[in-house]
Amino acid sequence: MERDQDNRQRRQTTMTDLSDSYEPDEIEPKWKRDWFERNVYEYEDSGAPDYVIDTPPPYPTGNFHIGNALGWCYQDFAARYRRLQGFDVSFPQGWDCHGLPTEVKVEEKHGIDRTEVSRQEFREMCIEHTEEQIAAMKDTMRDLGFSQDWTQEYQTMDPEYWGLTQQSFVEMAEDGYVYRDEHPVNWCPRCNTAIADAEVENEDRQGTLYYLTFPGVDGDDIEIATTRPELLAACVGIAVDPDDDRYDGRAGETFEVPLFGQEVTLFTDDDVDADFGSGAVMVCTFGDKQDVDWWAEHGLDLRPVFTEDGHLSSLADDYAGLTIDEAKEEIAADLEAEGYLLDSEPTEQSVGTCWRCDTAIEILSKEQWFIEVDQESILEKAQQVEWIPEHMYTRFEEWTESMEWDWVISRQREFATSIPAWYCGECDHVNIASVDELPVDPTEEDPAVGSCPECGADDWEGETDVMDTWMDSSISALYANGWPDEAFEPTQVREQGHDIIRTWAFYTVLRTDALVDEIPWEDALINGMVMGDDGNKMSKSKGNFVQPEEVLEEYSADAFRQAIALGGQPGTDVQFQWKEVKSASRFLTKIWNICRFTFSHLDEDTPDIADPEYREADRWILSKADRVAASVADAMDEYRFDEALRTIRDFVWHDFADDYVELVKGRLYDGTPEDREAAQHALFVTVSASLRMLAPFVPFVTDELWDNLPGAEGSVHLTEWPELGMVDETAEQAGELIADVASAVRGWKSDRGMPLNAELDAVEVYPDEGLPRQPETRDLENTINATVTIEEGEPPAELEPTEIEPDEASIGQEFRDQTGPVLGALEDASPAEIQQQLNEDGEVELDLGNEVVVVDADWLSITEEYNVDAGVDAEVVESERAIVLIYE
RNA sequence: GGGUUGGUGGUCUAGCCCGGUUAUGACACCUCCUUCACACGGAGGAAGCCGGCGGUUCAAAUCCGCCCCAACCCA
Repeated sequence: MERDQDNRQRRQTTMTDLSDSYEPDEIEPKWKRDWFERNVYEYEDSGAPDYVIDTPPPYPTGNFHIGNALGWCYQDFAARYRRLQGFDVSFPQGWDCHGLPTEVKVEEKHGIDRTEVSRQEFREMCIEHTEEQIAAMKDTMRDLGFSQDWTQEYQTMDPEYWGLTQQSFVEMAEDGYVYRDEHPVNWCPRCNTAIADAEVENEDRQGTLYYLTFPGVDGDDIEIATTRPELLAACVGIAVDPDDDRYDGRAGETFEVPLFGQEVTLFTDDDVDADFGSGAVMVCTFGDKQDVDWWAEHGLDLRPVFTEDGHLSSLADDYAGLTIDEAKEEIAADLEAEGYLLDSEPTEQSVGTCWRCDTAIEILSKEQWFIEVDQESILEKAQQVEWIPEHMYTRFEEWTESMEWDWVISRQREFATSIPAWYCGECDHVNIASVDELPVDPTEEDPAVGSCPECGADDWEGETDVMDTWMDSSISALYANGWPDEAFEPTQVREQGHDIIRTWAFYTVLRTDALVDEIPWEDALINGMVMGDDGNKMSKSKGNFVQPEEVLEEYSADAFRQAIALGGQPGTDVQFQWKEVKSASRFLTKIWNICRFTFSHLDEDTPDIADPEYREADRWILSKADRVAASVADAMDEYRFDEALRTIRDFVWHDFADDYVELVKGRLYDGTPEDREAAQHALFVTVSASLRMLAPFVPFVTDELWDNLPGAEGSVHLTEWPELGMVDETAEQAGELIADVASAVRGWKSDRGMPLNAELDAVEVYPDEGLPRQPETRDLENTINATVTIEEGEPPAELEPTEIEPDEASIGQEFRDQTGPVLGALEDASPAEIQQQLNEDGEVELDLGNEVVVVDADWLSITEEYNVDAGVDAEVVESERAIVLIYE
């Protein structure tokens, strides 16, 4: 008792200043500031291998949503883990600034149209707006504890960056990837710009299918079906299936297009769907991509009837100037009035729409800049990338193989990287900038070349088209690794959602291949989508929409991060669940309390204890911690964050807190100095290792605890992954036996409503076969409050075989199709009988009815249970590893 | 229409690649326990035809085929 007092006194003096309760609201902002001010995560070249993350620069919407948070959590887990593994981690953060949504927002905000101010002025407004958006998102990122190196922050709207975008364009032009041509492109009439295939989405919409008569010029009329009468003026042919009997021998006949009068010819093509409508389809320039194919293949005329802003052109005669929708209505009405309309019916149709504004796109033939898509070369590179999960490569492959057109990179917008080219006013020569004059805005400056190399004129007109923003973002991997100043090495990882494989991933592979003939990243870690708590896609109208800020408000970043990690393995969709956040939050309280207890028993000298006299329990927990560190590292290497975190949590909570800490309490409070020191040292080592393993997932709480861990210095995030070198099989067996007995006695007391520290007269332990016969018992004695004897002989109770457990793998291999009957016979036989046979003959004969088989002793294991001897005044408890006799 | 992924106690999830324990854990639920880090704790309990049907095998949640359902991607 006196010693107890002493120890408590001692605790008072060495007690650290960990507060009684875990308060994330105080801890998290504090460390957030600290990391930022000290640039804790700044990349430094120490000579160790690099781990470079090609962080996808997000679009500055101003809102860092939960889906973003998922991706950044994964990146941050990886970044923090690799730092602990000794890599020089580079985790930059960029912003993909250019683009249409910002232009639209700025127009709204200032109440202007972009054409009302100069390009320069408009761009300034966009930049200002973008900076505000970035600031908001950055706040959320920091609140969530992401460890980007903010000294490497970049914005694609900085001239320093977009100058490189231009350089990448120039280099690709020099290598022949870039060309300018008139070609059909997807055109968004609302945004007034060309867009790439990847930016077109297909939507099912309700339309009307019109059946029209085209009068034959020299023969019979023909009936065609179309959903788009407004395209009649653009009609340049009629196609039918060559196998369609209805049109046998009619190919080559000429017909007159109703209302517009141009004559078109009937031709056959395999791609016509004879079952649709009348089986005859009008070919227009252009209704859809199919039209483009037929137009090119059959050498048809070009009759562009739509204007860039979605109206009908002068080719449409009386209908010129109408919008597409107006024209559809009027033309349909006139067709009916003139007797050309035979019938109409509602129909489902798939319409290509602009992914930014949802407007139906048109196909226009325009002079545009293109980048050649070399499918084979891109796939060859993509195959060298490790896709996680693997099947995400399939998506990439399918998309790549389905590419029909080259990549249109020119956009008719303002807030974007200029295409660095000029046209000669005299001879139309196109001059592309040279690398040393970049960055350049060709609408503001003339080319360095001076006069036109073709005709000597001095009359340049700058290209007003700008580049697709993917041109900016698809060099992020190159940028992250120092291109063009340094020879490019692939970055280690790109993390992104599977929804942008066909864009971001695709363009990045394409560009890295074209520019440096390399893969952009070694690993492509693809995340799923975040679903709402009810399993549905998050949407504001469904009421299942959650913002990261709300989770921080109610719980903490450390809890949120765990919930994300445990939501599922990377690649699968993650259902956001409040209950997961809640249980994560409990774990934080638990680890806090574990440390509060542990630290109170440690002091500044603990880490320096030389040659601690470890007891078995100490060696057991240290050995276990060692193995856990190794298996967690394996999981982290494979980006299995769920498995990694589960493993650590389980170890910390159950092995360490429930079992080990309980076992050593006696020694800590009431042990010899040597015994106490050994326990203190083991506590220190285990907590230290645990905090480091947890650090990637819960960076705030671990840094706070690390800061209070005696003898620990600096940030936990700048330490090393634990490698204890303490694996010790014997100690593990003994430790597990002791923990097992302790937990059995605890359970027994609990069942009887006894306090867990209730005193017992004595406990006798009979370990199972093969377990150490001489484990140390003093920790156990303290824990269960009884004297413990490990007995070597048979317990004073009758042993009865109760169950025969056959080794099915061996018996199956031996008996093949007789396995069923053999197992059945074993089950039917009495365990005592089998036991007897084994004792006498070393094998078991079984009568299967039609034959007798012999089962080897090795194939069987017999479970025996003790019956208390009437003469023994003890309770018998069977634990997993021992028979325990309890004397009250 | 084509492709991909998934379907495991009430809910979410691990295990499946590499077939053979009593199918993992969390949350919720029930019972008991305030014992000197923690009741945001501890001890225990109930709860599963592993989507359906076939096949392979001595043996299938696991491998194969078909079907149903869901999500996503592409036509």
